[in-house]
Amino acid sequence: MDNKSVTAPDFGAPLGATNRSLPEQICDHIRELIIDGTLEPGTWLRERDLAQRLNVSRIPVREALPVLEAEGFVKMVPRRGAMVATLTLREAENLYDIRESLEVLAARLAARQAGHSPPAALLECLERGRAAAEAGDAHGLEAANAAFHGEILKLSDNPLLQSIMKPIKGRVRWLFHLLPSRDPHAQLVKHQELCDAIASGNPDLAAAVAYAQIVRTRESTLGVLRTLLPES
Amino acid sequence: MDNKSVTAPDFGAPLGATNRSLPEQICDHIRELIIDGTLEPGTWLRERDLAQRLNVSRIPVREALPVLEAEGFVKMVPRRGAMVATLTLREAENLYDIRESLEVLAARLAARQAGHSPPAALLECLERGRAAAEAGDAHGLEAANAAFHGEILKLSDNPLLQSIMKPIKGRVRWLFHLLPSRDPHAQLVKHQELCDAIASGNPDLAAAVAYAQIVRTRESTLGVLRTLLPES
DNA sequence: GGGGGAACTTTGGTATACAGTCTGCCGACG
DNA sequence: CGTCGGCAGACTGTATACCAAAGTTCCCCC
Repeated sequence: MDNKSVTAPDFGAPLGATNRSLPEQICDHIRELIIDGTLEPGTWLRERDLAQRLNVSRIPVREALPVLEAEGFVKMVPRRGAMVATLTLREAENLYDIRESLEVLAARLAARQAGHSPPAALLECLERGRAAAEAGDAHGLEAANAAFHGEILKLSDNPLLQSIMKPIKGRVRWLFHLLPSRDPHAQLVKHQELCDAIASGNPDLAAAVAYAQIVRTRESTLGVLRTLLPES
Repeated sequence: MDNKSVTAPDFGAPLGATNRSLPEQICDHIRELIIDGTLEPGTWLRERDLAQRLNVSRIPVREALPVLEAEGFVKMVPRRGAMVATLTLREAENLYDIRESLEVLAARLAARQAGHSPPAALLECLERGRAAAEAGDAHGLEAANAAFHGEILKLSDNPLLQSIMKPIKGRVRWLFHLLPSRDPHAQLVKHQELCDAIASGNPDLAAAVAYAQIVRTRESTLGVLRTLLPES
């Protein structure tokens, strides 16, 4: 595994697209279709159908579906197959309970680490978000926001936390896609605030800011969702 | 039938017929072998080998291994297969960071629910643990403790939290199997304390008690592990 | 009109085959 | 003596074909 080269040159992109396994690609593809609403809740996902459509065999599909179930996007019924899951109000509340714990933890750990290395990547995401917001690029803003939270996670330096948060973030995106688009400016202000708290290197402060922000969006978000989602 | 492998760990009975799905059984089986140390870190798990040993085909094995990877028991290397993961001190610390968040959340939610229905199941687990401890039945005590935490989770009434905690609990068990056996009486006292706090119906109290307990065991546990595990 | 059952559909699981790729070894060449 | 190149083996990744069990649908017969 040692890199014998004295100077470690930039080897460029890590062969991204071609290297990813088929099940992984299938999984990502279907997940996006679910999140953006193309596949509506209740839709049956049949292995042979998917395999044919995606031009692969059943095996990779069979491996992708359980992953999506573990992430909560799909519900598998024994001997019936997989159905696109239905988000309920109860689940949205459960999701917020988890976020109130884990995103606060992420902010706390990130602040702890930020003392050693100032979070330049965070500022960069913030800047990208600002640019996208001014350009009215909703998609770009969402990407920048996702990158921002991803950077916090990366900064927290806890791979286990990252792996747990991955499906959570997917479900949060799914939820937000149901909502009318939110105020870009308010999001930027919030992220700026959180970024500052983390950069301060004070874990308790960062945690408090993160907590306050999630509680605040929880109230407004669930208020809207109450009119959109089934109770349970 | 011919097993030429030089080192051949005992894989036990060949998967009795139950109603649970084959991948699930395989997953549980291998997980137990890893947790109890039969399969040592670094061991290669080859699909064909496992399939032959467990008397199933490759497909269910292929579906079980990614689950074990997601749970952190196994590391999959592309085109090489799966290797039993190595617990590191870093990972143990990461695990405790997560537990400090999520088990506290579980206790808080359980206390919130306990107001409506008194946690009889918790008391019953406690009693079972006490009986096992007096009988000197270490295995029974561990089962009772696991059941106790399972009941808290069930009480918290958040399926998402339960699904997240499942792999965490597995890893905690793995960790504890590396340690010299702990004082049964101290465990019982701790659980009694937590049970009381939850039964009080005061979420903040339950959370505080849970937090204090985890921090306390964190210190002692990591202290021992520092002498047993590789740094990272 | 309702009940029973046959045909169809779909997953769960098995067996087999083949290509790509990683490893390890061995031998040749500088 | 060391290093490079190639060869062989091993193992996964994926495809294909097949069978059994179970659920669904729908039609026929009472």
